[in-house]
Amino acid sequence: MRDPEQRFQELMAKLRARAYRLTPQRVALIRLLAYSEGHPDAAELYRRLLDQFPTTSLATVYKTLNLLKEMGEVLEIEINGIGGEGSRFDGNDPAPHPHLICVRCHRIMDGQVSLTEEILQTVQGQSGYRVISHRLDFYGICPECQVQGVN
Amino acid sequence: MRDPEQRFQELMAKLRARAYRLTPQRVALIRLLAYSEGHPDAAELYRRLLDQFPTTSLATVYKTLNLLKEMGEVLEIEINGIGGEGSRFDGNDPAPHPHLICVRCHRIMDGQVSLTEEILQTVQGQSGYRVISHRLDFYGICPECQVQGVN
DNA sequence: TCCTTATAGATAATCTTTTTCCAGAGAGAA
DNA sequence: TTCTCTCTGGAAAAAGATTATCTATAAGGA
Repeated sequence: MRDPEQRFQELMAKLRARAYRLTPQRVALIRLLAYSEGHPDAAELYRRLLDQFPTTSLATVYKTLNLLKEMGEVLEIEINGIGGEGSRFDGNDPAPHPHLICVRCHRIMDGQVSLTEEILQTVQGQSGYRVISHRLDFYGICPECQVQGVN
Repeated sequence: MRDPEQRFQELMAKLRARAYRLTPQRVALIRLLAYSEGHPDAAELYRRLLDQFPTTSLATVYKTLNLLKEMGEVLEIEINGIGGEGSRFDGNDPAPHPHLICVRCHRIMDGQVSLTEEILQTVQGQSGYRVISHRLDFYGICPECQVQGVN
């Protein structure tokens, strides 16, 4: 995990560089993303934002998230297939990295492995695709659920 | 790609083994899945099913897809993050395998590489998760879009 | 054939995300 | 500081995919 404050400043700088306005709501959301330990969904971010801006709307959250997604600074983790709920977001580390998703409690952890260059080359060679990005997610049972669970 | 007819028979056998009823609609949908070259979404399957059963409803398609998903016989490929549309489904090969998704035309190809056992072990060791399954998707530009594209 | 029960079909509901519209605020220029 | 231009926030409605509900029907075994 990188330094949250550093990540926050990095995001601020990138917004400034693109001449996006640094509204208080936006700054607060960016701070939330940079400092978030877990992988919050839009509703969670919205809830936390309400503490500071009681009149904020969920649309604002989505607008900023989409902005950051387009800039490649936020990863969207879709877990719709699992619990039926919406996406989670990772604003800590913009580089593609694997996630471990608990199919029971939906906790998400960052994985530390990365795909080998060999795999990337093989895939590009086989398919002819020019690969821009990727996602690697593992589904399983997290340690805590293993302890509780009836399997 | 495996033999579609063989895959179809395999799915039929598995449904029978679990005492699910083999309704004509279900059989037709399973045949569509087993024989589908691409990665259709629910609407596409529904459209094709209408040819044979003009009164079929989309709900029926989803019900059978969910049934097969629970049985682990259909993979759901979520591309919501890309085009905003719904999931695609892969009923040819139930084992996790990578997909190449074109971010321009949304074409999906099967990748042939697989994760090394070493990567799986590393991830499990690092996280403590008991990994059940995974998904590996590559995003990029497909060969055809590379030719056309302004980039 | 009969009986039990899972399933199809129609429709409404749900849920997340996006769109629309406009007032108001951000940021540079004077 | 003030002016001006435009981007952005907020509220509400809309969109779009998926699921739930309810009932008649059909599948499959006895």
